[in-house]
Amino acid sequence: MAPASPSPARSAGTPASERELRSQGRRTMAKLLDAGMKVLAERGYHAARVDDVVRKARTSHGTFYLYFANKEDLFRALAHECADEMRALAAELGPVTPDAAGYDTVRVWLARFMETYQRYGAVIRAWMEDQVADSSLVALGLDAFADIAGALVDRLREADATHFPDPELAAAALLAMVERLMYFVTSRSAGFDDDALLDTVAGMIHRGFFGAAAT
Amino acid sequence: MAPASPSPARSAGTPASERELRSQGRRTMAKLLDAGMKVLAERGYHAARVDDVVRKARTSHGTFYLYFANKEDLFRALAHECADEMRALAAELGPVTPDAAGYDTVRVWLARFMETYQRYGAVIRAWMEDQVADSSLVALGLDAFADIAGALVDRLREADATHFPDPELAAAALLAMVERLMYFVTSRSAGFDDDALLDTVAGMIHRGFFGAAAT
Amino acid sequence: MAPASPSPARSAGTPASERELRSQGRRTMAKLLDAGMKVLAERGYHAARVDDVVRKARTSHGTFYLYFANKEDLFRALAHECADEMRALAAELGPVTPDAAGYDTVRVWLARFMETYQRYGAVIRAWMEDQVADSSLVALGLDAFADIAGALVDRLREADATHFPDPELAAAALLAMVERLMYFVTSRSAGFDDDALLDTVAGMIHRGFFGAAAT
Amino acid sequence: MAPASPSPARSAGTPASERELRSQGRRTMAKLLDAGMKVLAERGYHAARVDDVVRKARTSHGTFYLYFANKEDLFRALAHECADEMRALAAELGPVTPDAAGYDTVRVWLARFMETYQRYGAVIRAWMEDQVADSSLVALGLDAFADIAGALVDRLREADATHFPDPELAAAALLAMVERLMYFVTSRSAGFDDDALLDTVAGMIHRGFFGAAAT
DNA sequence: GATGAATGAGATTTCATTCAT
DNA sequence: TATGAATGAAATCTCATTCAT
Repeated sequence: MAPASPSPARSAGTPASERELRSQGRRTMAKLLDAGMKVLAERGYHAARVDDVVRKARTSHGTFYLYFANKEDLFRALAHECADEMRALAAELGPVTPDAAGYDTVRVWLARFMETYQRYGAVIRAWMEDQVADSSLVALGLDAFADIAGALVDRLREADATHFPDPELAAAALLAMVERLMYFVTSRSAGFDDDALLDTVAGMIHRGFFGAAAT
Repeated sequence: MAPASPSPARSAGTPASERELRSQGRRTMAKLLDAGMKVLAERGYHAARVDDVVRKARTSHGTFYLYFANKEDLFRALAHECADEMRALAAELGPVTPDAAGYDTVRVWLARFMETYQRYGAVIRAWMEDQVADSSLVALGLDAFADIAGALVDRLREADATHFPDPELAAAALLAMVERLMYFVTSRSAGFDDDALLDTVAGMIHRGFFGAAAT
Repeated sequence: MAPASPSPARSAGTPASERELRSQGRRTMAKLLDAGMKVLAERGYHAARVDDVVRKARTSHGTFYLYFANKEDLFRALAHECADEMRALAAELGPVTPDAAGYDTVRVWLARFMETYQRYGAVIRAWMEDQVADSSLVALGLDAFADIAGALVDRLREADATHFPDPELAAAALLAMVERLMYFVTSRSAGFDDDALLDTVAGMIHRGFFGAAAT
Repeated sequence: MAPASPSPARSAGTPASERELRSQGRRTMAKLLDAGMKVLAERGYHAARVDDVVRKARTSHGTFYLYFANKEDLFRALAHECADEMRALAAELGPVTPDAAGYDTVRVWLARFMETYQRYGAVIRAWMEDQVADSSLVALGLDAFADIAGALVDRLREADATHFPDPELAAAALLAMVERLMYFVTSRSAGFDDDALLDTVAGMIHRGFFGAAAT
């Protein structure tokens, strides 16, 4: 459940970034980031209140501002974590062959996407819904998406998926579809069985987008 | 004391559609709905302020509450408008044949979807992001989506699109994809040419989902 | 139920008082006064809204301001009606003899008080609770009460009710007691039977305050 | 994540008595209750504004809502204080003998009543005027009154006050009278000397209600 | 005479942020 | 480091009063 990359909470807000944190401080910061992510997921970007975060982290308002300059600063930190994850994700997608191995590639990658979405879905949605004020953060999100879309374009080109004449658009469509499906699956735990769904969607993508014959 | 008049005549002060409106009143209500839709689109559900709406509608706070009980009531009205549109949309999708006529069917329907999205996209997103408190409204949104998904399932079944073994999931994926693409196209005026995009996406769907050969 | 005095709505607000009213106008004004009294009774002076009044009178805000300068103006009119009634009440209390005739006197007068309270209780309470801003109206209320208290003092003196050495205070106490009892009886329809209660209270007063032996 | 601490610790942001208060917090809460009581006394239940309360307490709107969920919540707190006082009052009334000791009993009790009224009169009136929305609060008030009335009935029965055949009604009348008199004395500083008034009223009650001979 | 519509000042309530301990 | 308390700007909502038809 914890992402692979150790996420060292890089530029995590003026107050905290100006000091070196000891182990207790790091623990508190982690609690806040964690709580922030949960609140974001539960209430969305605009409805998330600092009070929710500190309550969930079992700490106080005062403490929050010891680690983050303001509410947006917390989001910034989460967004950077998320962008790292997504860049890693983009790098992980290998060539998609038309055979069973290609299917597996898609299947594995999709599972990784889902894992990431489970933790960072709320950030991703905030980006997608364009509700972030800070333009440098918007750019961060766009870049992260462009990375993945680029990887998909490369793989589609390699696969010579001829029945989609415009690989850029096909990649965008594929990404759009996957993002929304993951959203439904993770947010509304819609009774779907995760594994079965991954099977089916991987198949759909393998055949429908990469042009493989039935597995 | 005046037993003659039998009508309830709840009169002004009562919020919404509980009273009869004259032409001026209807005009004002329309202005508010219009402004509400725009503000929702610009700022999203949670960030939308009544102040924005009344400023855009060139009227006063007091007037707003003459027509709507509160902010959510305005959203409710817009949601009902939108649900009507979506039900209509579901009804409009005819059989998708593998020939050029089938492509046209998809193309035309997609254009209608886009039109609807241009007006009601913000409501649709509020629904999708599940940030609406009122559960009856959430249900309204789910029903509207289920209608469209159902229509898609029917068409996929007819078309005997064998390379997607699970039509329900395929329909959901298709809808997810279309919704997100429309979102990108309409919200971020992303430099795409609308017509060209419709052409390409219609083709993608026709071939990729309905299994038609290249047009 | 309609008070004896014809209550010609004397200084009933600038707008209306500046014009002669025809029969329709008089009817509308009566409707508003009536509704005003009811709303005052139901919600109290401060919580009474113009909207309640016009709704109850089945008329419009515009019409209200055709007859009254403002909300307080309506209260002024009602207060004058009430003051008239109370002055009349003060004049009606005859000598209280220690015999059955004296009991009857008290009983009849109490019934009249109750009748008045049924219509004007809310005004009386607004006066008592000192929530009226307009000082001339406060004075009106004080005068009305002083009238009744004065009449009671006279009757107590006549009756030579020696076990109350201070007739002024005894009169005040008597009035206080009667007012509150009437309040309970009329507002919370407290299951008491009106007639029985009048019997008992009249007896209590006759013996307890006027010193009569048991009837 | 921090499983050690078992306490709920709902922390700041939660309105009223749901969190533990430190000495400063308790002081502020007391200031607000005090100010609330004063404003209630000055302006009455409906006209009391939060703004008045916080101005009088020399604090801010934000602070108010740190301690009370809303205006009614403040009233609720005051009402509970008052109900406690009144129950205590009911318990304090001992047997009323016909001699000088009985007079003293009445006199002392009356003085206590007056003290209570000086602090809680406004709450008592809000109850009496039945303008409170919350029905559980109304019940609280009715119970408190019933307690006192019950105590009075007991004492009247003991005293065998035969010239009042209905002790329940006599108790109600007595309570009504005392409440109103206290109201006049405490609200309109009506030039009466408190001590003199207590003397006289105690005498009136002792003789008039409990049937004692002249002291 | 009568009415529906509009207005804006004022009241309540929320919440990000700062402060003192 | 941590925290409870305080703050005030901004948002929501109400309602007496005015206006145009």
